[in-house]
Amino acid sequence: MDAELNHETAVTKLDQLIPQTAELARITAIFKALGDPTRARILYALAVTKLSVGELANGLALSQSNVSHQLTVLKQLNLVVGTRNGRNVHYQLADKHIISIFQQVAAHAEEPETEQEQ
Amino acid sequence: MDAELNHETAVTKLDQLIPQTAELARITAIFKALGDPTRARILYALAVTKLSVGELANGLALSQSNVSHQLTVLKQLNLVVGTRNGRNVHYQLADKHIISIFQQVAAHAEEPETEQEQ
DNA sequence: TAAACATATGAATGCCTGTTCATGTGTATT
DNA sequence: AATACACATGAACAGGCATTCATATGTTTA
Repeated sequence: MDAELNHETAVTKLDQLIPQTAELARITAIFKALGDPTRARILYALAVTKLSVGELANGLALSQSNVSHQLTVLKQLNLVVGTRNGRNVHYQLADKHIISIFQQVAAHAEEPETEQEQ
Repeated sequence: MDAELNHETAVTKLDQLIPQTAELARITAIFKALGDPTRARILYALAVTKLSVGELANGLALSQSNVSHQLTVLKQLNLVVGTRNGRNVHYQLADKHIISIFQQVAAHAEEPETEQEQ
């Protein structure tokens, strides 16, 4: 993306060419959240339709407590949003392009039968 | 992406509408790998230029052993590729759009000062 | 207000994982 | 062949984390 940098100068200033601790922490926190199968399933489910905690627990065969805990994590990272409707709380994806992130990673996840890059 | 599904039918068949265990495991494994700051830094560095293990360890202030271990993880997920040049092994990103995945997630990571979705 | 329902929260536990230390394997140099 | 250099690998330890269990908070209905 940036102008080409010759190898030598790049090597000596590597640490300055990549995100600093704070930003890196925010980015990796999101990846870490998506790296858990339970949370990933929850997000996939919410990509289908808006769902309550109970519907998630029921539909994904998870304990209510577990779902609630994971939703707390996803909420803190602004990946999902919950709104109360009576006794229920309906959760939805905070942002649609969370799905596209999954799609991109899913592309990588495909078993690369015989693949080569030059 | 799919045709709209009414809420009720979606809820009852939730588990069939999301990736199965095997594919899910592959996807989350990648996210988990990107969820570690050390591995993320390595990938960011390799996005700048091709680097040897020593250059990575030196430039990122990490132990040689640590770098090597993390590269093993990234290698197994086909995120990086290493090729031997004499005593050195030069690593590079296996695929360029790893960067774009980071960029998308980085967008989410931005501190949302005052943001609202309808 | 009491009871039932839905969700959230806290503590506890067992597993997973990142890092280090020590050492092994591979390659070049003398 | 011996030494030095670059990288890989295995064991071990510590901290983190996902899940469960128990219980609290919030909301509706009778």
